[in-house]
Amino acid sequence: MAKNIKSIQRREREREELREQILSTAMSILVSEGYDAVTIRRLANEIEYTPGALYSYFKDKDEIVFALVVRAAQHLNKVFQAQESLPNPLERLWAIGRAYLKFAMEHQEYYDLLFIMSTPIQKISEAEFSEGYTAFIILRQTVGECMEHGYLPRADADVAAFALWSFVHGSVSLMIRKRLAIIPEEKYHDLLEGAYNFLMSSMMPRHHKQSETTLPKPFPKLKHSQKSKKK
Amino acid sequence: MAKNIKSIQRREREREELREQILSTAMSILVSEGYDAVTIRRLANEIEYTPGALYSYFKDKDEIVFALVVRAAQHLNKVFQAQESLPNPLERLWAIGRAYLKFAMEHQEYYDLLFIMSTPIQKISEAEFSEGYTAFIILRQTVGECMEHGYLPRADADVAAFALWSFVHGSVSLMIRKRLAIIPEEKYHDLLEGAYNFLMSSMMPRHHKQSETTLPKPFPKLKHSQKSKKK
DNA sequence: AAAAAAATTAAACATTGTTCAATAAAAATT
DNA sequence: AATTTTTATTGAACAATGTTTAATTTTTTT
Repeated sequence: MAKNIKSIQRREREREELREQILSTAMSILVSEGYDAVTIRRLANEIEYTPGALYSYFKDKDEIVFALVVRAAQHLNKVFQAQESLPNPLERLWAIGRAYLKFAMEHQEYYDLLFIMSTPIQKISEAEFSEGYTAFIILRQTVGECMEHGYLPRADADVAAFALWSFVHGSVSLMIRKRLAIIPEEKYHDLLEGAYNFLMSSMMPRHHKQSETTLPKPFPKLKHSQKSKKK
Repeated sequence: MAKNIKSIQRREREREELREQILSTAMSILVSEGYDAVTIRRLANEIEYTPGALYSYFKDKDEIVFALVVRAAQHLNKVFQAQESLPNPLERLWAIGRAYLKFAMEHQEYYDLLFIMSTPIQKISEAEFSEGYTAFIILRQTVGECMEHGYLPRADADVAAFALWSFVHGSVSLMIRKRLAIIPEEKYHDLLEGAYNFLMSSMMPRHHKQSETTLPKPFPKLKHSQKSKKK
């Protein structure tokens, strides 16, 4: 008898399910216990297989982590796309920035993975990673429209988008990686809020600030602050 | 006979010398081969001791790494202090920002250690780390003076300094941690230069740009880009 | 010269990610 | 239905990491 297609399909489906289970387990551990807890043996335990088994589902750990990065990126993209309905580009720019800050502070582990950690970086540059560009493209588009409307000085859209991205990324990076010991932690929320308004208003002096209801207040407590080996 | 003070002094001096040798070796490996190459066994090899011996000079690896962080901070502080002679606060602000970018791109390993990596973070928050504040204090002071002269909108100096720091930190972080795959690498220098001018000029529209001779061009090649386990 | 103190080593431990021959399970073939 | 082939999984090992500790060597003091 020739190959049983039904069997093959079922096998592939089951493989896909296990792959998914590995990833969702990894996501769950990442969020609840931090990156250092996401270990091959730990994952194997949780899915009730042996460590070696994972290697028939993923080439190596980086491939697992990269899959998490993709998910984090998709998450962020949804957040960004939700702002695209705003017709006024200036409003949209403010909203995008706030959404970015909110995403970063509410999902610090994803954010870290996505924009700070170096582990899965080879893949990011090598493999196609279109998910990683979506948010930037939306930002650049919005920045361009702001220029057309005179809300921002005319300049290369890549450059201006990079400048604004750098600012929000810098803010949350310094917080997530705890480089603000000089400032008392209870001021962090006002600091982020204040810096955002200050910089954005300074750049666009003609135009009023947006409502301030978007940012979560207070920020979620920073978790697993003990020993982290993230580089 | 009572304790031989000369001997004790010599011993302490020799201990201090070996400590210093460990740190300078670590610095050298860090710069030439990247953080992942800075390993206890590697250090032991280079100073021709056994791995365990290092533990009578440093409590653990974090203590070594933290010592490197302190040195990196001192390096940055010197760079900042060199700008303090500029009498005009606006000029000083521009100069400080450029010096920061230059430091980051010319000493990416130090920068990473100082502001991105999470390894020695416990110490940074726990121990006194006055070296870590100096640069920020200079920035804040300059920002304050800029406000007094009307170069910047009046606001909380902490907030404004944090905003500007966030921007430059974000820029170099995205580069160092390679999150700009969407942009061709040969544009990086212009991107950094352009974003800096764009943002700074936008915030201070009345005032002209500074000379552009400070930033190195082109940036040093990114090293050891293979597999890095930095988190 | 002997005793005490300090420094260093050697060897182990626990934890990582990873590989691979052996085995078990499932599917295809006769 | 029994056998062969293919696939999946295990178990055990490997190399590399940081770290600890008893034993040993070296240095200092008595």
